[in-house]
Amino acid sequence: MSVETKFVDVIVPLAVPKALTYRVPQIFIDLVSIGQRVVVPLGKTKLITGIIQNIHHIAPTGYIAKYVEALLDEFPQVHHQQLSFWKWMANYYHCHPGEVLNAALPAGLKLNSETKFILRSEVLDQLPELTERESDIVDLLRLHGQMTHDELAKALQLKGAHPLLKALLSKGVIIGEEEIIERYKPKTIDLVKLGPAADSDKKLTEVLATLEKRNAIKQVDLLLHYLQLNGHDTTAKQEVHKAKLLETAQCTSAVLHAMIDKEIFFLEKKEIGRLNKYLLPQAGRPQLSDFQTQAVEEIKNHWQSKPIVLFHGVTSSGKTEVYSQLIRETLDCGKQVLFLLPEIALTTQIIERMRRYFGKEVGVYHSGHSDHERVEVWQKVLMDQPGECDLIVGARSAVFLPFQRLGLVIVDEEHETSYKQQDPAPRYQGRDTAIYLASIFDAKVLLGSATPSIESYRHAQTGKYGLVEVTQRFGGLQLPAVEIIDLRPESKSKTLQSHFSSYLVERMDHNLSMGKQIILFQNRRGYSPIWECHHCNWIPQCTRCDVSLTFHKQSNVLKCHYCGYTAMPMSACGACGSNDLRMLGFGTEKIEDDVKQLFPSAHAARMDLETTRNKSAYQKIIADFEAGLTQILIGTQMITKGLDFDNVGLVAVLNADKLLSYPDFRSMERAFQLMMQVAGRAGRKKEQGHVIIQTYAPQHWLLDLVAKGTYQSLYEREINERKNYGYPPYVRLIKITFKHKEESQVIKTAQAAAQLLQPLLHDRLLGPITPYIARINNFHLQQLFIKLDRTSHGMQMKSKIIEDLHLLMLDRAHKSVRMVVDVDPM
DNA sequence: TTAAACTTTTAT
DNA sequence: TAAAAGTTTAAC
Repeated sequence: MSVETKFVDVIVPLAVPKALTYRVPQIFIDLVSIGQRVVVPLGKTKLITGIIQNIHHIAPTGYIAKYVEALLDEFPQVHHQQLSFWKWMANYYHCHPGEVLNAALPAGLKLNSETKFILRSEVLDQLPELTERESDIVDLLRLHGQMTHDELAKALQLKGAHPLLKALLSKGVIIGEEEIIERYKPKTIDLVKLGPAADSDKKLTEVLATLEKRNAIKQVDLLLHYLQLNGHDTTAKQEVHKAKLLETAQCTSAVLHAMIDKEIFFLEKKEIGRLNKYLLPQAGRPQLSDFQTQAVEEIKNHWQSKPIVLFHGVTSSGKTEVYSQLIRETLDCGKQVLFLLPEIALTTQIIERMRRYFGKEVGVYHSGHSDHERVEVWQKVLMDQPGECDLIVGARSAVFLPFQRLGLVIVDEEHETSYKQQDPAPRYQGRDTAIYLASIFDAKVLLGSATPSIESYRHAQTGKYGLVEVTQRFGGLQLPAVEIIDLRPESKSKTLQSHFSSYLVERMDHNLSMGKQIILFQNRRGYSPIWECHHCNWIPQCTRCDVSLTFHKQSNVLKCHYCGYTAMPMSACGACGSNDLRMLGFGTEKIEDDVKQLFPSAHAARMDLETTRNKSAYQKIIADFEAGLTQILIGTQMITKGLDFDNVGLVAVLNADKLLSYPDFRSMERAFQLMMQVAGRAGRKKEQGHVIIQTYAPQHWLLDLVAKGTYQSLYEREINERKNYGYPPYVRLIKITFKHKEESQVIKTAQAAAQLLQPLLHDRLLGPITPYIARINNFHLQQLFIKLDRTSHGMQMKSKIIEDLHLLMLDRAHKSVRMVVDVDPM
């Protein structure tokens, strides 16, 4: 045994600026290693789980290190590659290591301590003076032994019992005990086995005879069914599941338990994985077309010299098959593959395809799965048995999985803004972090998109990334014909039927009569249904945020999308008292109503946040549309992601205008991407699809580009703008947001910050700006935008600026103003 | 994040 | 003047 003193630096899942140092007790000295989870005391009362980041012999100065309380793992839960990835992320996105830890570990691996209160036996005979409530607690604890705060509060029907517990603690009647709760439990099933009363043929015969004599029909029946299931053998190794047995014997568990009491049976728990239920019948991967084979070859060629390749393929060019081929080849080399998708694309078809192609090799990791399932995928990757979970299909959080031999990272739909985490910290970009992750492993990266982000395409243009472009749709399919429809004439002559031009109605009619399906797209942004007073134009506002409340028909409430505040729809105007309130704007609900009026015989379904709150509802809408049960699908952004339908003849964007007027330097890029994605849903098999875009601004240059489908022109236009006005990819953008309850205070602080940075940045500083939504949850907001070089000098500047700002915030003049740093905001 | 320590407001 | 409510700070 060693006699040295060891210290460990532990990352705790809190917003503390660095790892905390603890002393390792002798018993753990030879057991600790980097990446293990430990329980450590924090503050005066808490125990908390953290991860060992570092082991050393240097006693800290200035304080006395506390001892590690417990060592949870025999083996590390993360490898050094993950730790260095975390470190990079905390540094690049300017957040605390604990915040990265929080994002990285599935909740099941993070242990929470919860105080359990118990009575002190020493004082039970001579309790001090207690109030009525206090003695209620003592009674409850006598009954239950130990209880948490929440359990006590619930039992007493109180909102909080803290003052009472505090009093009892100080009177010495109770003590609090910290207990670490492990939340992940492996799933088990009960197996039924023969007990000592029936474990031989002879005993079995006797038992049967006895039961028959007693006329225990049910029990005899159960025993016979059991024997049938396990193959008529007392020693049979065939497993009999309790649920299965009860079901086949049509019998209740009471009968079984009676027999367990007689020792005829006993139960045994067996651990089973949760992932097997996803196994699908295997299917061979389809033969690649010439174009696809060529793309695979080109990609691999680029990889000889450049680790990152951008794969620009029009919608329906068969990207998935190209991915599959490259995945297969990487897996065959004994490497792992990470396949990232935007979250909303993950509930659907592409996963099923991957499961059919790769079976047990696939692990799916995203928020749609229960946390238990996520822990199982994590453990599978950690244990690293070749052939199991070597291919991870997941959302951005999958970058944190404990890979060790990553060979390929694919980021599909790489332009998607949903790769960026908005809140809470770390505000990381899934695509960008995946690229860094790949560099740790020397892995190849493939970015795929039909409409690449300007940033990625620029890298491809400058030669930093390899570029492979496929302009052919799979099977020689034609690109859809796009038509721009001017809404103004019909609007002027008041012949517009709700939001449907007569041309659109006519084409919808035509498609329906041909047995074709239709997709109607309505951008959510700016088209939420709101109430407005017809007299004075008053609109109900959120009391905590500077936004209008939106009307939700299904639940009949007015709701704030920012803070969740809800109010009942009012019958009178809040300003003038008029009763003439009308619905303004049109959400998908309104469109659904209109469609039912215009096409009463067609089946329409609506897909948006409201109707797809649970997974099965979402899948039913998709399945019904695929099966042709619905002819018209109305939806927001989510219908554009990762869905392929065979029979869609017409896709319509009901109003493109809000897309074109959004005040953001990326608005044109996004509008183009969105409309191209929507358009890509049209046309399959042999026929050309048809896309109608309705607008009040038909002359807009972007619509012209969408109609022509020319990404190149968009890129050239945009890249020039970015260069002229100094936006990404030419600079690295940092957004600083200040928040405070008092508007005057937040303005004062933002101005002080701007003044501080002005001499350093000059025209590379924008703001203070009052954001479009100036108040959220009663916090007033002010923003600064900082533009830095995309060089190491820029990175140094970034650190210095943020350091300076943190110093400024320590000043009494800015106390209680909160500052949020967002690197590469989207 | 959490809870103790500290400060300010409110009710008696 | 004490209790309640709100705010700040440190955590190894």
